[in-house]
Amino acid sequence: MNEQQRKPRSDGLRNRERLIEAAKEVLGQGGPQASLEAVARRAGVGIGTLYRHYPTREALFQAVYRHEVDQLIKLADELKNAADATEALRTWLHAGVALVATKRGMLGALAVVKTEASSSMYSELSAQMKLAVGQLLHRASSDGTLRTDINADDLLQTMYAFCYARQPEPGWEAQVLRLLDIFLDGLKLQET
Amino acid sequence: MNEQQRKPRSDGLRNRERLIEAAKEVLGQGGPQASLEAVARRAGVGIGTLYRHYPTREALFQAVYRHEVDQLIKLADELKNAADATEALRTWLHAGVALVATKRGMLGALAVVKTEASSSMYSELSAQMKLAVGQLLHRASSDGTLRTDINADDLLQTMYAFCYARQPEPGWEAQVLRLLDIFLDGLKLQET
DNA sequence: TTGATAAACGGAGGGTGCCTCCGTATAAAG
DNA sequence: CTTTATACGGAGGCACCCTCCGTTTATCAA
Repeated sequence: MNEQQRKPRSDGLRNRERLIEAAKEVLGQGGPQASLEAVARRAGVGIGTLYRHYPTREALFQAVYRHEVDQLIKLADELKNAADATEALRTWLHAGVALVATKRGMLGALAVVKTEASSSMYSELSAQMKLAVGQLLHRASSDGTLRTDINADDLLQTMYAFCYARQPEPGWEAQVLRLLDIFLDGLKLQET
Repeated sequence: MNEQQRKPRSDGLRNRERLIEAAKEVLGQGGPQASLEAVARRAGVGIGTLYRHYPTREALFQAVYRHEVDQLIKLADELKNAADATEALRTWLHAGVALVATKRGMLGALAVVKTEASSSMYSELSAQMKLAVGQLLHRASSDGTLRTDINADDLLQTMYAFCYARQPEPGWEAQVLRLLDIFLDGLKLQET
């Protein structure tokens, strides 16, 4: 039963990557009903290739979302040892807003379909996000530059709240970043 | 400048009606992205006719919604002189739930697009709903069978809350009616 | 009644997207 | 350099979107 497997083909892997990248852009802009053929075109692959790798729209959404969260986890890891812990936190949150910008398009679709597969994935990824921001927050508050009466959940909630409070207008992203910065300033302890 | 107008053609009026009726069914089932050609087919008219009367998907949605609310207003008027005021209120609220069932599919679309045209219509129709239920409520509470510490807004809010709390599952409508009935029972004053 | 004509009808047509299927190309293994 | 498991791409069939325009028909005036 131990069938020996070939190594996955390099072109296959490459195209998976390209599709995720293209989907992030196209779906981020055009919303959940954007054309999958446009995604394939942007990735420079045939439509058949897209469907082979991601048989359903939903599968593609999930892959994109998971990929984005992975990036954020990685980013948190890189920032773990940054000189300025508060600044690191700010950087990470800004990246988080960008994630929401991508996810924004997909959320509707996920909410409508609401497979138990998708919702379990959603909560799993949420937990990972919380851990990631928790690391950064802990360092920033334990070195005495940040208030200690706020936790990872509070921070993520705040970020989401800002994002969803002002979504429709174009330019909302910059606004949200501004508000988030102000909030972070409020978290800083004054060293008199 | 006082151009004399012909009377609107009877077939035109008839088809408008039919389209609304068909749209209510098709969109109520298939959600906001349902096929407009299916609507035209169901109404037994050509696709061109649909587009002439309702040039955009949004226009059709609005017309359906407005039509539904008009029905509710009319219903409230009919029930105004019913023997049992509380029962009349119950009947009306049940009809209201049916409206939400129709609207459900469209709400998403309206929320996404959010023209100021659509949102102003939305608030206008909300106000009308409030007036309608207000009539019925007033009569039921002033004849001493219902508590007086509840207003029209409370009642509509409650209805919406029940509807949106349990939407996705099939059979939700019956559940909501049951909960609503219980709530109404709670409003009744005991005549000891 | 009977034209005249404004109004409404319907569906063909051109464009796009969905998804499947399968002949062709190619990376990995021997 | 073969062999062969994998992956590729796009044609094809279907549905939908929306527009355009030749045809039909309801209204009105004579």
